[in-house]
This record gives sequence, C-alpha cells and structure tokens, in this order.
Amino acid sequence: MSAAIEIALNAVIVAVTEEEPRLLAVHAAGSTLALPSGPLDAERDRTLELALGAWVRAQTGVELGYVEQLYTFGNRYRDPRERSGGPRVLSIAYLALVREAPLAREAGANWAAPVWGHCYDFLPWEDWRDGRPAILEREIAPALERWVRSGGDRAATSARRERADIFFGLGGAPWNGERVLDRFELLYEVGLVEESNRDASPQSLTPASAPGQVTEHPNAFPGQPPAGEGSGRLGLPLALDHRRLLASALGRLRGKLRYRPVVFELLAPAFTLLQLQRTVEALAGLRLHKQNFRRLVEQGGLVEGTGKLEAGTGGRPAELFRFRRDVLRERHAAGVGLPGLRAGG
Amino acid sequence: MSAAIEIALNAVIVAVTEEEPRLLAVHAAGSTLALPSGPLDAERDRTLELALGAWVRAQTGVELGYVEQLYTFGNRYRDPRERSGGPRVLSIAYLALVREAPLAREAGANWAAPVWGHCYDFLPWEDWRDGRPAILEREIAPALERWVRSGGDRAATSARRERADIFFGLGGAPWNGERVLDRFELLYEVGLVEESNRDASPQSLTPASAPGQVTEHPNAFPGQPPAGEGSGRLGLPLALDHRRLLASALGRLRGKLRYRPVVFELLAPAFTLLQLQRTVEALAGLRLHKQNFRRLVEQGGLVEGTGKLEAGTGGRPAELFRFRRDVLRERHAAGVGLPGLRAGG
DNA sequence: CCATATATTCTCAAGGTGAGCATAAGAGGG
DNA sequence: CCCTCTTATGCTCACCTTGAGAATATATGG
Repeated sequence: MSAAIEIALNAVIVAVTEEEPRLLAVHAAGSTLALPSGPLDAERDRTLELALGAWVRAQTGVELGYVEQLYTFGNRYRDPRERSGGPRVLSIAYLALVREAPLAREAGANWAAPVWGHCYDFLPWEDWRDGRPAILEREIAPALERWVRSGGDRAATSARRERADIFFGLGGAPWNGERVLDRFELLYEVGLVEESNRDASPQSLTPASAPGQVTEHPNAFPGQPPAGEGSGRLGLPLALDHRRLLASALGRLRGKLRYRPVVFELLAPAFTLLQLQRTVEALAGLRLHKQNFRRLVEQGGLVEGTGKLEAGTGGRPAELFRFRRDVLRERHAAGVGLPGLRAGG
Repeated sequence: MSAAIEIALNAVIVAVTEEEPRLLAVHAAGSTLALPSGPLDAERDRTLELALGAWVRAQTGVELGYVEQLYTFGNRYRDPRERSGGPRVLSIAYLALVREAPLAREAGANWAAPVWGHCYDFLPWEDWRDGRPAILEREIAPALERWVRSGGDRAATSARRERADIFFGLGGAPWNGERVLDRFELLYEVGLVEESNRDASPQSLTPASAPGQVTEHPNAFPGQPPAGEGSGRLGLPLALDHRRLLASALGRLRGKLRYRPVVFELLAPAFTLLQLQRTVEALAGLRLHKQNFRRLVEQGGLVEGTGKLEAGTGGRPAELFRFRRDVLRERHAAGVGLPGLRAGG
C-alpha cells in the first residue's frame, strides 16, 4: 500500500471587534502564533466540519458558527516534518466567522493559550481605511522596484513590473482589495516576509507557470524564495504557512461580502447602520460612502428597523436594525454594498 | 495511530463542442459512467494537480490545461466501500477545462474506455437555451409540489415551498443559473434522482441545518433520502456522488464566467464572436442578446480582431477574433457578459 | 439659544444594461 | 443584374445603478 497520509484541519477564525478585524490564534512553539488546527481522526470524526469544530473547541473554547471550506493544500514538504520522516500531510483550510466573546481562560482548560490577534498586524499593507498604508511607500514599493529591476532581460522585467503594479496598485493601477493572496505570495517570492527564509526546499515545487495560463491557486508555496532581498520583516509572521491561509481567507471573505450577507455573522443581533458599515469597512480595508452604503443596505432589503434607538453617542441617536434572515430564503440574497468592484479581477 | 486515510482525486473535465457542453467520463463497473479519478500516491506525487493530471492522462489520454480545485469531501461513508472495511476516503474534486480533441483510442492504451458525454444529459433541467425545459413542468414541478404538501405542519411546508421555488424558479421566482448544486441536492433529498436510492445510510449525516444559518457547501451527501417519491429517473446517473461533483463544477463554472475570462480555455485560438457567444450560452444554459454580448466583450477589451474572416456560412462572413491574453495582466480582467445576475444570490 | 456631532433624506450627473432598429456583406435563385 | 435570405455589425434610447455631495433632523453640552 501507499505511505500513510495525515489530514490536518486548519481554521482561520475571524471576528470584528471595535471596528478591527481579529484573528483567533494559539501560541505555538516559541513565540510565534499558529492557527487552531488538528488532525482528522478517520475513525472518530464523521465529517470534516465536526472534527474542525472539536479541535477549535478544545484549543480555544470557541464555538464555531458560520464555517466555509477554503482550500486543500497538498504539496509535498508543505509541512517541514515531512523532511524528517513524518507522514505526508494534507491540509484543509476553513474560514469561520464568529462574534468575539471574551476568551474564558479559567477552568482547567487544556487550551493552547488562545489569543485574539489583529488581522492587519499580519498583513499591514491590506488596511487602506486611513488611506494608502505607509508601509507600501516606505518598504514594499522600493523593494518591489529593486526586484523588478533585477529581473534580467526585458521580458522578465516587464512581467515582474506588471505583477507588482497590478497586485499592489502601483504605477497608476487601481487597488483590488480581493487580491490578498496574490499579494502575499508575491511578497513571499520576493523574500519580503519572514516565511520566505524558513525553508529553502531541495527542489522547487513551483510549477513552471506557463505564460497566460490561468492558475487559480498556485498551490506552490513553499517554492524557492530567491534568497535575495531582505530578511523578512513585513508584518507579524505565523507558524508554517498559516499566514498564507489567512491571506487566502481574507481575500475570500472580501469577495464574499459583495454577494452574500455574511457580515451579519459578525454582528450582534441589533446594530446601527454605522456599526454595520464599520464592520464591512474593517474587513474590506476601505472607507465607504455613508449615504450610499445605507441606500444599498436598506433597499436591498437586508435589514429591518427595530423601533429602538441607540443610547447617547453625542449626536442624533441612530436607529437599531436587525438582519432580515428571510432574505436568505428570498429572491437574491445579495451582499452588502462594496464600491468600485463592478467586475472584480 | 489513527486508521489509514486514502485521498481520491476526481476531475470534472468540461469541453464545449458543437455548442454543447461535454463531460469527459470513463466506463465504470456495469453501464454507469464515472469521472476520471484515482488515489494520491503519498510517496510519488509531489502535488495534487500533478497526480490528477497523471490519472487523467492514464485513463483517458487527455492532457489537462486549466485546472481549478473545487472542494474536498470527507464525510464518512461517502465511499460505500468504507462500510465493508475499506479505508476512509477523502475526495478532492477538480474542475478542468479543455478543448475537445477526438479521443485517440488506438495504441495499446490501458485507458478505461473514455467517452465524451453531454453535460445536460446528466442535468437536463439546467439547459434553458430553448426556453424553460419541459422536464421542469412535466416531472420536477409536480413532484416537488407533492413533496412540499407532504411537509407536515405549516412551518415545514412553507420552508419546503420556499426552497423549491427559489432553487427551481417556481412560483414566480427567477431562475438562478448558478444554483446547480442546490438544485441537485434538493432533487437528491426529495428522491428524484437515482443516487437517492443507492445507499440508505445507517445514520443521517445531514447536519441539522440551523434555520437561517448559511451553510455554504452542505457536504451532507449522502444524507437520508426520505425514501418516498419516485424511484429516481431524472437524468442519467453517474457513479458514486460524481453527479454531484458535476453539479458543483457547473455551478462554479457559471459563476466564474462572469468575472474571469475562462471561456477562452474552451475555444480555438481564433473564433468568431458568435462562436464565443454560443460557448458561453452552452455553459450558462441561457440565450443571450447578441448585440449586447458583442458590446461587452469588445469594450471589455477581451478580444482583438485578426483581420481574417470566416469562410462561407450562408451569410455575411464574420471576423475572426483572438483572446487578448494581456488582459490577464491588466486592470480588471473581467469575465464575459452574463445578464441579469447583477447581484447573484 | 448656540455650537457640535451624528443620523437620515434627497438630488443629480455619469455610466452601465436591456432591448430593439438599421445597415452591411456574403450566398443563391430567377 | 436584381431580389431574397442569412448572418454580421453598428447605433439609439429608456431605465437602472452608482458615486458624490447638499440639505435637513435630532441628540448633547455649553
């Protein structure tokens, strides 16, 4: 028979508290953080989702609500233990949305020291709510420029420039909030994140990307970091390839916001329209036009007013709304308004 | 250690020939067809995509181009062999797009008798190009109506009616071409497809769907077919849960058409705009407005004219176009125009 | 009452979409 | 050569959505 295979289940668990998107992580070896994860038990676990939920509960005490499968990663040596005789590990990544509750640390919990981190600490270039992030000008753009120039011949240089411009909105190209994974993988390839320097694999697993061929999920990580450039300093790292999973999840979530009413998984049952907007903005990493946002949400039939008003906030009090769960069963069930992304690439 | 796990790789391989979407299948035991598939070899296969490509090549001789991961299914007893002591099998499904070439059957090929089937033979209710399919009026609507009425109390009946109406565009609801998987799973649940009767599982694997909770991929197949209704007659069946994979792939493909230029993977390098339109229509299962389709494709910058014209087709000859591969590297890289789906639910 | 702060409503221009008319350019029959 | 049929291509127009911002409403604190 063939060699043993192990299935690892990973959860990217996102909440939004105080207008900040947060990631549930656990302390791994050393000081680095890791996503909650654990192996599938082929005999005990009836479904993948149940197994994932059990691991998350055991490691963090958090109960998952909305869960969505993201991607299955299966490249050899993705898990470094494979190099030292460990089994081949396939990793199935999930995105989960929860309302953040204080982590009950008490009890004789054998929890792995869970913490809520800030998503944008790990991917600081993704937060454009206060305008173009400084790290883009100061660090990323110059480093990418050096990388582009060292491309070799004319064709290679121009291909590099195109990628850098389109993914990071440089050279006049517009910023596309959903290309989170593209951006992270480019930074990895260029050697600008810590993960690049972790493992120089003996053979490159990067499939020769045929020009013009659409490769949806390059699934080619860890590839061969060119071992040039910096020593990896952009953003906080996570264990293994977990930061890539976070990037994948954030991109998926940003896309989903537009066509499914998923934000409400993150909100309290009653909320003001501004709170709703701030939550969307936190995830999208963008500021939205307030009046137009209201218009979309209201005439989209996504919410209904409860007669109640919010207590004093120093201005006119806002009405509290609730999510109309009916829309899930209705005609369109669209998402909440996101701008500019008419035909997102 | 835990029990052995096997990884099965399945490919839903789609081509469009003569304006008909086609599915590459192989003859399985008996007369049923199956998707090309094979197990991952943990020692040999470096990546999942390479392993998949190798299996498809071995079983059909077809070389894959565009490949996209769809979903990983891991419910216990999804593979009936697990009941008789077989290992737990996880199934990773892929969508692949190819240009159909005649299947070279000669040579000492150990190919598993590959054939190109018609997608809509398996999912006949999905083809609306000649108007609302007759099978909907004649078979599906009445059967769903019986199912709705047998729902029990008022709440259950109304929940059933909503699902039936929204998924199948009954009772005045609009048809949503992307809900292919929803529709197939409803037919399965109601017992209208052959697969429903194959295995009555000892325990229901269907997770109790909390009302209002968004379950993206119910991954709950095989659940407990209510063992009522017909004996399964709608459309041609496929082996195991392969027809569900096809449904999943078709839904994903229809969605993708709108925002990524994937159609061109299915076309010859040079094509007329009508050929392009017919290919999109074949996949979308809809007729499109000719002039508007041209407008979108052309001003979207997706194609460029080669000066050449097509030979005599009984009318004014059409110009031949080619795909502008540049757009993949460009601003938006949107898809080809699909109507009515402004905010697809 | 005033300034300030936030909420809510309304208007308007620009651009995209759905539908259909009009014209161009081939083939074939008389 | 003219007429008809067929398909391709170009253009118009009404309607809707979107982006942007002005104007108005209702609270709090002096």
